[in-house]
Amino acid sequence: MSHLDRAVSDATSTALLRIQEVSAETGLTPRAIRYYEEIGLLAPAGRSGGDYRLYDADDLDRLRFIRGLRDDAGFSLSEIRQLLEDEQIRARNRGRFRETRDATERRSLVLDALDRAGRQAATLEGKIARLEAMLAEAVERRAHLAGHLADLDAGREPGHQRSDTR
Amino acid sequence: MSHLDRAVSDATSTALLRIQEVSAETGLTPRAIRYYEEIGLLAPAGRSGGDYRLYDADDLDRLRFIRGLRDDAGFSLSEIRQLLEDEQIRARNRGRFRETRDATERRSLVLDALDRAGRQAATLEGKIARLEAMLAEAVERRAHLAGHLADLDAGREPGHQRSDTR
DNA sequence: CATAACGTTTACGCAAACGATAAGGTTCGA
DNA sequence: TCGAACCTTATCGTTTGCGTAAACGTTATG
Repeated sequence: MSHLDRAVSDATSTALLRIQEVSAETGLTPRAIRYYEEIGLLAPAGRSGGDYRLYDADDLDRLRFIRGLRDDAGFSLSEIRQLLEDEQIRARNRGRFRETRDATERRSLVLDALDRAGRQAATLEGKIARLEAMLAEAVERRAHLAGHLADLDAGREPGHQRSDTR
Repeated sequence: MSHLDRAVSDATSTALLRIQEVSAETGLTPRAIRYYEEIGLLAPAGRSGGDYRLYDADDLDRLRFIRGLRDDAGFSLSEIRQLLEDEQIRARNRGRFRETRDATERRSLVLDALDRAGRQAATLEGKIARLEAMLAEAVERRAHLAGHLADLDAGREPGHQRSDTR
């Protein structure tokens, strides 16, 4: 073994981070990160000799994904776990698919995947539809107000429009 | 005829409902409805002689709106309260606007409303963007799988496609 | 090698959003 | 007028999603 043995093990920069660095990187608190592990949302890539949690780039992606779902989409952690588990089941099924030659099993695996994808899409579409309705209202209101403002600045009287625009 | 029959009192359909009927109508439990009142999300239209809560059509709309935001959009109740309060502030400001002739005050009222609408729109757009990205993935997956299935049913071999599609 | 900075597990605490009784009053048809 | 079904307030319990110490090991640095 050479004196360079602590160099990067391969070209893909396997930089393992400790929990506080991960915290800074993802915007999640260490407590939250440990909690997510506790409820099975992720497992750190490894542990140090002193049992420190060590995270790799994939873990960071996963945590950022979780945070996005939580903050931006408003999913509960159990919903997020469902999504992540679905993802894993898909991965496993792909593996099983490649390992079998049986046409019937292959078909059922694909059908299962189709079902999952379909239901996920429906769920998301429902959420999106609701949000877009609200957005449309906000945008319309903004446009209406902008017109109003222009009227004011032009010294016009803004009471003559029959549009109530709620 | 049972005592459950609620005769319509007059032509303007002032049908006031009691909490359990509202529950059936909105899908919210009586406990949740009372809780929403407790934290200031709505006030029932009135009370009966025996202090029963009585709800009108507007209350139902409001409750359905709340449920939509909670379930579909994943908003917290405090966020929902913000949205509802914003709505009321807008209503009040419209009143103030009509009551004043002062151009400066009018301008500031419109600017305030514009600001609110803009920030609301931005919030919603962020959520929608995140959800649409996820939806796009699900849809793409579904299409890929459907093609796969067609291959299988046609007896073709589905290993020659170089598209990995994650 | 001392020590500060960081990590570990364990455990209790807390706000949000209700669910589940309890103890009692109201409505209304029979 | 009576009882079943409904309502009221009040209180306690539960789950989720972490915050916050306590008591103790690990790592990096002068």
